[in-house]
Amino acid sequence: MNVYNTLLERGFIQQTTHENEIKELLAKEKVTFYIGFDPTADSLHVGHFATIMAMRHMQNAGHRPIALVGGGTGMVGDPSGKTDMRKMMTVETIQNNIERFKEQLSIFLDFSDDKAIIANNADWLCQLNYVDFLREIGPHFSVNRMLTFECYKQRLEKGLSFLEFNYMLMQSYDFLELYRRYNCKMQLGGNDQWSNILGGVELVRRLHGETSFGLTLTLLTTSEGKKMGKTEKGAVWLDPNKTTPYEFYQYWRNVADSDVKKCLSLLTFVPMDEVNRLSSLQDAKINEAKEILAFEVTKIVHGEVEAKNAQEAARSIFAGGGAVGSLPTTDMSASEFEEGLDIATLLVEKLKLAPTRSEVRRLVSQNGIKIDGKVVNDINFTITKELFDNNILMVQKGKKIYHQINLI
RNA sequence: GGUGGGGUUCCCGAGUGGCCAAAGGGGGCAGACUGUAACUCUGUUGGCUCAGCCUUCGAAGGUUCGAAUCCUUCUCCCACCA
Repeated sequence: MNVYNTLLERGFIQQTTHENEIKELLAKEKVTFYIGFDPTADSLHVGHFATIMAMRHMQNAGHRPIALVGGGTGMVGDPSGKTDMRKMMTVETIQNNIERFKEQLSIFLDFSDDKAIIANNADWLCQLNYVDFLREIGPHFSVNRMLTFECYKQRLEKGLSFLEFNYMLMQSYDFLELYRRYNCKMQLGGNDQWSNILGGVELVRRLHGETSFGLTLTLLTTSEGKKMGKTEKGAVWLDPNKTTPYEFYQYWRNVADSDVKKCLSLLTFVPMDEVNRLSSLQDAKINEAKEILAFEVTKIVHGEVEAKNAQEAARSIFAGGGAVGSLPTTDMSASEFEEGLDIATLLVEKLKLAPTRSEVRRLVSQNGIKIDGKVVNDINFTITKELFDNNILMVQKGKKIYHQINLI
Protein backbone atom coordinates (compact mmCIF):
# COMPACT_ATOMS: atom_id res chain seq x y z
CA MET A 1 0.00 0.00 0.00
CA ASN A 2 1.17 3.51 -0.79
CA VAL A 3 2.45 5.08 2.38
CA TYR A 4 0.27 8.08 1.62
CA ASN A 5 -2.78 5.90 2.03
CA THR A 6 -1.36 4.44 5.21
CA LEU A 7 -0.91 7.91 6.65
CA LEU A 8 -4.34 8.92 5.46
CA GLU A 9 -6.02 5.86 6.87
CA ARG A 10 -4.36 6.31 10.24
CA GLY A 11 -5.41 9.91 10.38
CA PHE A 12 -2.02 11.58 10.15
CA ILE A 13 -2.71 13.87 7.25
CA GLN A 14 -4.26 17.23 7.90
CA GLN A 15 -3.36 19.46 4.95
CA THR A 16 -1.29 19.01 1.81
CA THR A 17 0.03 21.36 -0.81
CA HIS A 18 -0.66 18.97 -3.69
CA GLU A 19 -2.58 15.86 -2.72
CA ASN A 20 -2.44 13.85 -5.93
CA GLU A 21 1.10 14.81 -6.85
CA ILE A 22 2.35 13.81 -3.42
CA LYS A 23 0.66 10.47 -3.69
CA GLU A 24 2.19 9.83 -7.09
CA LEU A 25 5.61 10.97 -5.99
CA LEU A 26 5.62 8.67 -2.99
CA ALA A 27 4.58 5.75 -5.17
CA LYS A 28 7.23 6.18 -7.82
CA GLU A 29 10.44 7.20 -6.09
CA LYS A 30 12.44 7.26 -2.92
CA VAL A 31 11.67 10.64 -1.46
CA THR A 32 13.85 12.61 0.90
CA PHE A 33 11.71 14.60 3.33
CA TYR A 34 12.24 16.47 6.54
CA ILE A 35 10.68 17.41 9.83
CA GLY A 36 12.14 20.03 12.12
CA PHE A 37 12.42 19.81 15.87
CA ASP A 38 13.24 22.94 17.80
CA PRO A 39 15.23 22.26 20.95
CA THR A 40 12.83 23.90 23.39
CA ALA A 41 13.42 21.37 26.18
CA ASP A 42 15.94 18.76 27.19
CA SER A 43 13.75 15.93 25.95
CA LEU A 44 11.30 15.21 23.18
CA HIS A 45 7.71 14.79 24.34
CA VAL A 46 4.71 12.83 23.14
CA GLY A 47 3.69 15.57 20.73
CA HIS A 48 6.97 15.03 18.90
CA PHE A 49 6.41 11.32 19.09
CA ALA A 50 3.33 11.48 16.86
CA THR A 51 5.35 13.15 14.12
CA ILE A 52 8.18 10.68 14.64
CA MET A 53 5.69 7.90 14.00
CA ALA A 54 4.84 9.52 10.68
CA MET A 55 8.54 9.49 9.86
CA ARG A 56 8.70 5.82 10.79
CA HIS A 57 5.88 4.97 8.42
CA MET A 58 7.63 6.89 5.68
CA GLN A 59 10.96 5.26 6.37
CA ASN A 60 9.40 1.80 6.42
CA ALA A 61 8.04 2.55 2.99
CA GLY A 62 11.56 3.25 1.75
CA HIS A 63 11.69 7.01 1.95
CA ARG A 64 14.49 8.95 3.56
CA PRO A 65 13.79 11.15 6.57
CA ILE A 66 15.88 14.10 7.59
CA ALA A 67 15.47 14.92 11.24
CA LEU A 68 16.38 18.55 11.47
CA VAL A 69 17.19 19.90 14.89
CA GLY A 70 16.74 23.60 15.19
CA GLY A 71 20.01 24.86 16.57
CA GLY A 72 19.48 28.01 14.54
CA THR A 73 15.71 28.42 14.63
CA GLY A 74 15.75 27.64 18.35
CA MET A 75 17.75 30.82 18.83
CA VAL A 76 14.74 32.77 17.62
CA GLY A 77 11.65 30.82 18.64
CA ASP A 78 8.58 30.01 16.62
CA PRO A 79 5.69 32.40 17.31
CA SER A 80 3.12 30.23 15.48
CA GLY A 81 0.07 29.73 17.59
CA LYS A 82 1.78 31.00 20.70
CA THR A 83 -0.01 33.56 22.79
CA ASP A 84 2.99 35.10 24.44
CA MET A 85 6.49 35.95 23.57
CA ARG A 86 8.79 33.15 24.55
CA LYS A 87 11.72 33.53 26.77
CA MET A 88 14.93 33.39 24.86
CA MET A 89 17.03 30.39 25.66
CA THR A 90 20.72 30.59 26.32
CA VAL A 91 23.08 29.18 23.78
CA GLU A 92 24.28 26.58 26.28
CA THR A 93 20.77 25.36 26.96
CA ILE A 94 20.06 25.04 23.26
CA GLN A 95 23.26 23.13 22.72
CA ASN A 96 22.49 20.74 25.53
CA ASN A 97 18.95 20.19 24.29
CA ILE A 98 20.21 19.43 20.81
CA GLU A 99 22.40 16.66 22.14
CA ARG A 100 19.45 15.09 24.00
CA PHE A 101 17.26 15.33 20.90
CA LYS A 102 19.87 13.66 18.77
CA GLU A 103 20.19 10.77 21.21
CA GLN A 104 16.46 10.25 21.34
CA LEU A 105 15.89 10.52 17.62
CA SER A 106 18.45 7.82 17.00
CA ILE A 107 16.28 5.44 19.01
CA PHE A 108 13.33 5.85 16.72
CA LEU A 109 14.80 6.14 13.26
CA ASP A 110 17.24 3.92 11.45
CA PHE A 111 20.25 6.06 10.61
CA SER A 112 22.36 3.25 9.19
CA ASP A 113 23.47 3.27 5.55
CA ASP A 114 22.21 6.78 4.95
CA LYS A 115 18.62 5.62 5.51
CA ALA A 116 18.01 8.74 7.51
CA ILE A 117 19.90 11.95 8.07
CA ILE A 118 20.23 14.13 11.08
CA ALA A 119 20.98 17.78 10.43
CA ASN A 120 21.22 20.96 12.42
CA ASN A 121 20.12 24.21 10.88
CA ALA A 122 22.63 26.11 12.99
CA ASP A 123 25.15 24.84 10.42
CA TRP A 124 23.81 27.25 7.84
CA LEU A 125 21.61 29.74 9.65
CA CYS A 126 24.19 30.90 12.15
CA GLN A 127 26.71 31.99 9.56
CA LEU A 128 24.38 33.82 7.26
CA ASN A 129 25.26 37.34 6.38
CA TYR A 130 22.39 39.62 7.22
CA VAL A 131 22.39 41.75 4.11
CA ASP A 132 22.99 38.83 1.77
CA PHE A 133 20.17 36.95 3.40
CA LEU A 134 17.80 39.88 3.12
CA ARG A 135 18.65 40.34 -0.53
CA GLU A 136 18.24 36.70 -1.43
CA ILE A 137 15.23 35.77 0.65
CA GLY A 138 13.54 39.00 1.69
CA PRO A 139 12.04 39.96 -1.68
CA HIS A 140 10.06 36.74 -1.77
CA PHE A 141 8.05 37.42 1.33
CA SER A 142 5.22 39.88 1.50
CA VAL A 143 4.77 41.44 4.90
CA ASN A 144 1.19 42.24 3.98
CA ARG A 145 0.46 38.59 3.41
CA MET A 146 2.38 37.34 6.39
CA LEU A 147 0.34 39.57 8.64
CA THR A 148 -2.85 37.94 7.47
CA PHE A 149 -1.73 34.45 8.45
CA GLU A 150 -3.77 32.63 11.02
CA CYS A 151 -0.72 31.67 13.03
CA TYR A 152 -0.04 35.31 13.89
CA LYS A 153 -3.62 36.26 14.71
CA GLN A 154 -3.27 36.10 18.45
CA ARG A 155 0.12 37.62 18.30
CA LEU A 156 -1.08 40.65 16.44
CA GLU A 157 -3.33 41.39 19.38
CA LYS A 158 -0.73 40.73 22.03
CA GLY A 159 2.42 41.76 20.28
CA LEU A 160 4.94 40.17 17.99
CA SER A 161 8.59 41.09 17.97
CA PHE A 162 10.66 41.43 14.84
CA LEU A 163 12.85 38.63 16.17
CA GLU A 164 10.02 36.14 16.07
CA PHE A 165 8.57 37.55 12.89
CA ASN A 166 11.70 36.33 11.15
CA TYR A 167 11.12 32.76 12.16
CA MET A 168 9.12 31.96 9.06
CA LEU A 169 11.91 33.13 6.81
CA MET A 170 14.40 31.01 8.65
CA GLN A 171 12.30 27.89 8.41
CA SER A 172 11.64 28.57 4.74
CA TYR A 173 15.35 28.94 4.21
CA ASP A 174 15.86 25.56 5.86
CA PHE A 175 13.73 23.90 3.25
CA LEU A 176 15.66 25.66 0.52
CA GLU A 177 18.96 24.58 2.01
CA LEU A 178 17.88 20.98 2.45
CA TYR A 179 16.58 20.96 -1.10
CA ARG A 180 19.96 22.13 -2.29
CA ARG A 181 22.01 19.82 -0.11
CA TYR A 182 20.00 16.61 -0.13
CA ASN A 183 17.42 17.10 -2.86
CA CYS A 184 14.85 17.16 -0.08
CA LYS A 185 11.49 17.56 -1.76
CA MET A 186 9.04 17.43 1.04
CA GLN A 187 8.45 18.90 4.45
CA LEU A 188 6.21 17.44 7.09
CA GLY A 189 5.21 19.12 10.30
CA GLY A 190 2.48 19.60 12.84
CA ASN A 191 -0.60 21.34 11.58
CA ASP A 192 0.49 24.51 13.34
CA GLN A 193 3.41 24.59 10.92
CA TRP A 194 1.28 25.03 7.82
CA SER A 195 2.25 28.61 7.03
CA ASN A 196 5.92 27.99 7.78
CA ILE A 197 5.87 25.01 5.44
CA LEU A 198 4.12 26.94 2.72
CA GLY A 199 6.81 29.59 3.02
CA GLY A 200 9.47 27.01 2.23
CA VAL A 201 7.57 25.42 -0.64
CA GLU A 202 7.02 28.83 -2.13
CA LEU A 203 10.67 29.81 -1.72
CA VAL A 204 11.97 26.69 -3.47
CA ARG A 205 9.56 27.29 -6.32
CA ARG A 206 10.57 30.90 -6.73
CA LEU A 207 14.32 30.33 -6.59
CA HIS A 208 14.56 27.02 -8.42
CA GLY A 209 11.37 26.81 -10.39
CA GLU A 210 10.79 23.37 -8.90
CA THR A 211 7.75 22.08 -7.13
CA SER A 212 8.34 20.85 -3.63
CA PHE A 213 5.72 19.53 -1.31
CA GLY A 214 4.31 20.15 2.11
CA LEU A 215 2.12 18.09 4.33
CA THR A 216 0.89 18.75 7.83
CA LEU A 217 0.20 16.15 10.46
CA THR A 218 -2.57 15.89 12.96
CA LEU A 219 -1.62 17.35 16.28
CA LEU A 220 -2.03 15.18 19.28
CA THR A 221 -5.01 16.77 20.96
CA THR A 222 -7.80 15.35 23.05
CA SER A 223 -11.33 15.20 21.71
CA GLU A 224 -11.91 18.42 23.60
CA GLY A 225 -9.20 20.10 21.59
CA LYS A 226 -6.68 20.42 24.35
CA LYS A 227 -3.09 19.53 23.78
CA MET A 228 -2.39 16.01 24.85
CA GLY A 229 0.48 14.99 26.97
CA LYS A 230 0.14 17.56 29.68
CA THR A 231 0.18 16.41 33.26
CA GLU A 232 0.68 18.05 36.61
CA LYS A 233 4.38 17.60 36.13
CA GLY A 234 4.32 19.28 32.77
CA ALA A 235 4.69 17.31 29.57
CA VAL A 236 4.84 13.57 29.13
CA TRP A 237 8.45 13.17 28.15
CA LEU A 238 10.13 10.45 26.18
CA ASP A 239 13.16 10.55 28.45
CA PRO A 240 12.69 7.82 31.11
CA ASN A 241 14.48 10.00 33.63
CA LYS A 242 11.86 12.68 33.25
CA THR A 243 8.80 10.49 32.83
CA THR A 244 9.32 6.96 34.10
CA PRO A 245 8.11 4.09 31.91
CA TYR A 246 5.47 3.34 34.54
CA GLU A 247 4.15 6.91 34.50
CA PHE A 248 4.33 6.88 30.73
CA TYR A 249 2.34 3.67 30.56
CA GLN A 250 -0.23 4.99 32.99
CA TYR A 251 -0.74 8.12 30.97
CA TRP A 252 -1.94 6.11 28.00
CA ARG A 253 -3.82 3.65 30.16
CA ASN A 254 -5.89 6.62 31.37
CA VAL A 255 -6.75 8.43 28.15
CA ALA A 256 -10.39 9.31 27.59
CA ASP A 257 -12.53 6.76 25.74
CA SER A 258 -12.99 9.16 22.88
CA ASP A 259 -9.25 9.48 22.34
CA VAL A 260 -8.47 5.77 22.13
CA LYS A 261 -8.85 5.48 18.38
CA LYS A 262 -6.76 8.50 17.62
CA CYS A 263 -3.97 7.34 19.91
CA LEU A 264 -3.91 3.80 18.59
CA SER A 265 -3.80 5.08 15.02
CA LEU A 266 -1.16 7.71 15.47
CA LEU A 267 1.05 6.21 18.14
CA THR A 268 1.19 2.49 17.49
CA PHE A 269 1.65 0.12 14.58
CA VAL A 270 -1.47 -1.87 15.47
CA PRO A 271 -3.20 -2.71 12.16
CA MET A 272 -6.22 -0.56 11.40
CA ASP A 273 -8.67 -3.47 11.44
CA GLU A 274 -7.64 -4.12 14.99
CA VAL A 275 -7.67 -0.42 15.86
CA ASN A 276 -11.24 -0.18 14.65
CA ARG A 277 -12.28 -3.25 16.59
CA LEU A 278 -10.62 -2.10 19.80
CA SER A 279 -11.87 1.44 19.68
CA SER A 280 -15.46 0.39 19.13
CA LEU A 281 -15.53 -1.58 22.37
CA GLN A 282 -18.12 -0.21 24.74
CA ASP A 283 -18.22 0.64 28.41
CA ALA A 284 -15.75 -1.15 30.62
CA LYS A 285 -14.56 -3.29 27.72
CA ILE A 286 -12.71 -0.39 26.20
CA ASN A 287 -10.20 -0.85 28.98
CA GLU A 288 -8.85 -3.70 26.91
CA ALA A 289 -8.09 -1.23 24.16
CA LYS A 290 -6.45 1.17 26.57
CA GLU A 291 -4.24 -1.55 27.93
CA ILE A 292 -3.07 -2.45 24.45
CA LEU A 293 -2.54 1.20 23.62
CA ALA A 294 -0.46 1.75 26.74
CA PHE A 295 1.60 -1.35 26.16
CA GLU A 296 2.27 -0.70 22.49
CA VAL A 297 3.29 2.93 22.90
CA THR A 298 5.50 2.15 25.87
CA LYS A 299 7.08 -0.67 23.90
CA ILE A 300 8.06 1.61 21.04
CA VAL A 301 9.44 4.29 23.32
CA HIS A 302 11.00 2.31 26.17
CA GLY A 303 11.30 -1.22 24.81
CA GLU A 304 9.38 -4.40 25.42
CA VAL A 305 10.92 -5.20 28.80
CA GLU A 306 9.97 -1.87 30.33
CA ALA A 307 6.52 -2.07 28.78
CA LYS A 308 5.94 -5.46 30.36
CA ASN A 309 7.19 -4.31 33.73
CA ALA A 310 4.93 -1.31 33.65
CA GLN A 311 1.99 -3.40 32.61
CA GLU A 312 2.55 -5.94 35.37
CA ALA A 313 2.96 -3.25 37.98
CA ALA A 314 -0.24 -1.58 36.87
CA ARG A 315 -2.19 -4.78 36.73
CA SER A 316 -1.14 -6.01 40.12
CA ILE A 317 -1.94 -2.72 41.79
CA PHE A 318 -5.27 -2.06 40.20
CA ALA A 319 -6.37 -5.66 40.43
CA GLY A 320 -5.86 -5.31 44.15
CA GLY A 321 -2.88 -7.62 44.44
CA GLY A 322 0.47 -6.89 45.95
CA ALA A 323 3.12 -4.98 44.19
CA VAL A 324 5.26 -6.53 41.52
CA GLY A 325 6.87 -5.09 38.46
CA SER A 326 8.50 -1.72 38.23
CA LEU A 327 6.69 0.83 40.31
CA PRO A 328 8.37 4.01 41.29
CA THR A 329 10.58 2.82 44.12
CA THR A 330 12.84 4.33 46.72
CA ASP A 331 15.41 2.40 48.70
CA MET A 332 15.85 3.49 52.29
CA SER A 333 18.02 2.20 55.03
CA ALA A 334 16.55 0.69 58.19
CA SER A 335 18.40 3.22 60.31
CA GLU A 336 16.24 6.01 58.95
CA PHE A 337 13.25 4.44 60.65
CA GLU A 338 15.06 3.68 63.89
CA GLU A 339 13.27 6.40 65.78
CA GLY A 340 10.28 6.52 63.49
CA LEU A 341 9.89 8.90 60.56
CA ASP A 342 6.92 11.22 60.44
CA ILE A 343 4.65 11.08 57.44
CA ALA A 344 5.35 14.65 56.28
CA THR A 345 9.12 14.22 56.25
CA LEU A 346 8.77 10.96 54.40
CA LEU A 347 6.52 12.32 51.69
CA VAL A 348 8.29 15.63 51.20
CA GLU A 349 11.95 14.87 51.72
CA LYS A 350 12.33 11.19 50.99
CA LEU A 351 9.76 10.35 48.35
CA LYS A 352 9.08 13.80 46.89
CA LEU A 353 5.41 12.93 46.55
CA ALA A 354 4.43 16.29 48.00
CA PRO A 355 6.14 19.67 47.65
CA THR A 356 5.56 21.00 51.17
CA ARG A 357 4.54 19.84 54.60
CA SER A 358 1.41 21.92 54.30
CA GLU A 359 0.47 19.92 51.25
CA VAL A 360 0.87 16.73 53.26
CA ARG A 361 -1.35 18.25 55.92
CA ARG A 362 -4.05 18.87 53.33
CA LEU A 363 -3.70 15.43 51.82
CA VAL A 364 -3.97 13.76 55.20
CA SER A 365 -7.00 15.83 56.19
CA GLN A 366 -8.68 14.82 52.94
CA ASN A 367 -7.90 11.13 53.30
CA GLY A 368 -5.50 11.25 50.38
CA ILE A 369 -2.65 9.28 51.90
CA LYS A 370 -2.56 5.56 52.44
CA ILE A 371 0.15 3.37 53.91
CA ASP A 372 -0.18 -0.25 52.90
CA GLY A 373 -3.74 0.45 51.90
CA LYS A 374 -4.76 2.02 55.19
CA VAL A 375 -5.81 5.66 55.28
CA VAL A 376 -3.56 7.89 57.34
CA ASN A 377 -5.64 10.48 59.17
CA ASP A 378 -3.14 11.82 61.65
CA ILE A 379 -0.52 14.31 60.54
CA ASN A 380 1.71 13.06 63.32
CA PHE A 381 1.60 9.52 62.01
CA THR A 382 5.02 7.93 62.32
CA ILE A 383 6.48 5.17 60.21
CA THR A 384 8.58 2.57 61.97
CA LYS A 385 10.39 -0.54 60.85
CA GLU A 386 7.59 -2.69 62.21
CA LEU A 387 5.22 -1.44 59.52
CA PHE A 388 7.30 -3.00 56.77
CA ASP A 389 6.19 -6.32 55.41
CA ASN A 390 9.06 -8.26 53.88
CA ASN A 391 11.01 -4.99 53.93
CA ILE A 392 8.48 -3.42 51.62
CA LEU A 393 6.11 -0.57 52.37
CA MET A 394 3.57 0.77 49.90
CA VAL A 395 2.76 4.46 50.05
CA GLN A 396 -0.22 5.71 48.11
CA LYS A 397 -1.11 9.29 47.27
CA GLY A 398 -4.56 9.71 45.88
CA LYS A 399 -6.00 6.86 43.92
CA LYS A 400 -3.39 6.30 41.32
CA ILE A 401 -0.01 7.30 42.58
CA TYR A 402 1.86 4.48 44.22
CA HIS A 403 5.34 4.52 45.58
CA GLN A 404 7.17 1.57 47.01
CA ILE A 405 9.81 1.79 49.73
CA ASN A 406 12.37 -0.95 49.97
CA LEU A 407 14.12 -1.35 53.28
CA ILE A 408 17.77 -2.12 52.78
C1' G B 1 11.17 60.94 21.52
C1' G B 2 5.70 62.54 22.93
C1' U B 3 1.02 61.12 25.31
C1' G B 4 -1.78 57.82 27.99
C1' G B 5 -2.52 53.00 30.63
C1' G B 6 -0.41 49.23 33.49
C1' G B 7 2.83 45.48 36.76
C1' U B 8 -1.80 41.48 42.38
C1' U B 9 -0.93 34.81 44.86
C1' C B 10 0.32 28.71 39.09
C1' C B 11 -2.63 31.64 34.98
C1' C B 12 -6.55 35.28 33.96
C1' G B 13 -8.54 38.97 36.87
C1' A B 14 -11.14 41.91 41.20
C1' G B 15 -9.48 44.83 45.15
C1' U B 16 -7.96 51.95 45.86
C1' G B 17 -6.16 52.92 54.16
C1' G B 18 -8.10 48.41 58.78
C1' C B 19 -13.48 43.34 57.96
C1' C B 20 -7.02 41.03 52.88
C1' A B 21 -3.25 35.37 52.69
C1' A B 22 -6.39 39.04 49.25
C1' A B 23 -13.43 38.17 45.39
C1' G B 24 -14.47 35.42 40.89
C1' G B 25 -12.93 32.18 37.00
C1' G B 26 -9.31 28.74 34.90
C1' G B 27 -5.94 25.11 36.11
C1' G B 28 -4.01 21.71 40.01
C1' C B 29 -4.75 18.42 44.15
C1' A B 30 -8.01 15.35 47.33
C1' G B 31 -12.82 12.98 48.20
C1' A B 32 -17.76 10.82 46.36
C1' C B 33 -19.62 8.37 41.93
C1' U B 34 -17.22 4.96 38.17
C1' G B 35 -14.50 1.20 34.09
C1' U B 36 -7.31 2.98 36.59
C1' A B 37 -12.57 6.61 31.61
C1' A B 38 -15.71 10.97 30.79
C1' C B 39 -19.41 13.78 33.07
C1' U B 40 -21.18 15.63 37.69
C1' C B 41 -20.88 16.95 42.77
C1' U B 42 -17.98 18.31 47.39
C1' G B 43 -13.64 20.06 49.68
C1' U B 44 -8.99 22.36 49.02
C1' U B 45 -5.26 25.42 46.59
C1' G B 46 1.58 30.88 50.16
C1' G B 47 4.68 28.73 54.19
C1' C B 48 5.35 26.90 59.17
C1' U B 49 6.72 24.05 65.17
C1' C B 50 -1.12 25.39 62.13
C1' A B 51 -7.27 27.57 67.31
C1' G B 52 -1.38 30.78 66.48
C1' C B 53 2.73 32.74 63.87
C1' C B 54 5.71 34.19 59.50
C1' U B 55 6.41 35.88 54.27
C1' U B 56 3.59 37.81 49.84
C1' C B 57 0.38 42.28 45.79
C1' G B 58 7.26 44.96 40.09
C1' A B 59 11.88 47.14 43.46
C1' A B 60 13.63 50.42 47.24
C1' G B 61 12.44 54.14 50.56
C1' G B 62 8.59 57.24 53.15
C1' U B 63 3.67 58.82 55.52
C1' U B 64 0.40 56.23 59.17
C1' C B 65 -1.41 53.17 65.27
C1' G B 66 -2.20 50.35 60.54
C1' A B 67 -0.54 50.14 53.30
C1' A B 68 -1.75 45.63 47.76
C1' U B 69 -4.23 50.34 48.52
C1' C B 70 -1.40 57.21 49.89
C1' C B 71 3.66 59.85 48.62
C1' U B 72 8.82 59.70 46.36
C1' U B 73 12.48 57.49 43.38
C1' C B 74 13.69 53.46 40.33
C1' U B 75 12.42 49.54 36.99
C1' C B 76 9.79 46.72 33.38
C1' C B 77 5.62 46.24 30.09
C1' C B 78 1.52 47.80 26.81
C1' A B 79 -1.37 51.17 23.47
C1' C B 80 -1.62 55.43 20.32
C1' C B 81 1.42 59.14 17.86
C1' A B 82 6.49 59.67 15.41
